[in-house]
Amino acid sequence: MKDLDIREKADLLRLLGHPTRLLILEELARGVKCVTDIRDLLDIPQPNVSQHLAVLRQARLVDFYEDGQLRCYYLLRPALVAALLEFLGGEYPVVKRDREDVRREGRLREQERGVAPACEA
Amino acid sequence: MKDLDIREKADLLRLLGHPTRLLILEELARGVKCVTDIRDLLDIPQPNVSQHLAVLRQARLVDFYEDGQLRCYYLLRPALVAALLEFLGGEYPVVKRDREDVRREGRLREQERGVAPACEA
DNA sequence: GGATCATATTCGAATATTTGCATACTACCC
DNA sequence: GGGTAGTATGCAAATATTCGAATATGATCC
Repeated sequence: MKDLDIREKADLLRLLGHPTRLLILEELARGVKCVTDIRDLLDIPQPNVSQHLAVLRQARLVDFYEDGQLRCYYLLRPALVAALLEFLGGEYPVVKRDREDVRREGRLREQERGVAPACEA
Repeated sequence: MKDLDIREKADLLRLLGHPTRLLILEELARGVKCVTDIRDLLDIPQPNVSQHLAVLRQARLVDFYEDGQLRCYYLLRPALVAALLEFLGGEYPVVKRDREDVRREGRLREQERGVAPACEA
């Protein structure tokens, strides 16, 4: 079961990992847009837009309602996209470590919680 | 410049979007591990582990120090992985909408900020 | 009916990714 | 030196993804 869960998460990340789809989601985060709007904003062929929207739809990230002959797309889970954009906008400092760092922390953890230090020969 | 930025973000998400790599990151979030540890935990061939670690290394997500003949891998940007796992663990409710919802919100926005409602014929 | 607009789908070619396998490398022990 | 443990790399096959082109659908207008 955990494996299935992991696969779902990986699938989500992989499908989010496409520049065009990210841009579409960013645009939809600004407001509802129809296919032609997106085509004009991103300047890519309409079938390509439809293809990416189909992927996002299958993943239940977007949906649409019809307004005349227009299909107005919107974020089906806006909080998900908001969290994604926040994640992508974050700053994540690099923390280099060596054997001594980990040994010290290992001792600390050991004292606190009785956990053995990792990766000892 | 913004396009480059988007491509980098997409690359990051795509490379995170692989079940094995996600599992490796989850394990490393629990503590430092060497290649053999990971091989045993995930039960996959060692060259495969090394390949995924190489991908994660190139993305500057992990690094290692040497301890004798072991290479002890750790998260190079632990806050990034923590944010990722939090994002993946979140609950994101579905919000269905129709033309009337958006029309109402459009009017609200229009009054507040003078913005025209989206997706009108 | 024919033309046009908005959108979706299908298909094929190009490309990228993933994996398994074989092998190479290095450090250590005897 | 030879053997072994830990790790990395190169390569080929299988698989998946992406894009463009062509085509299809359905609504609207003349």
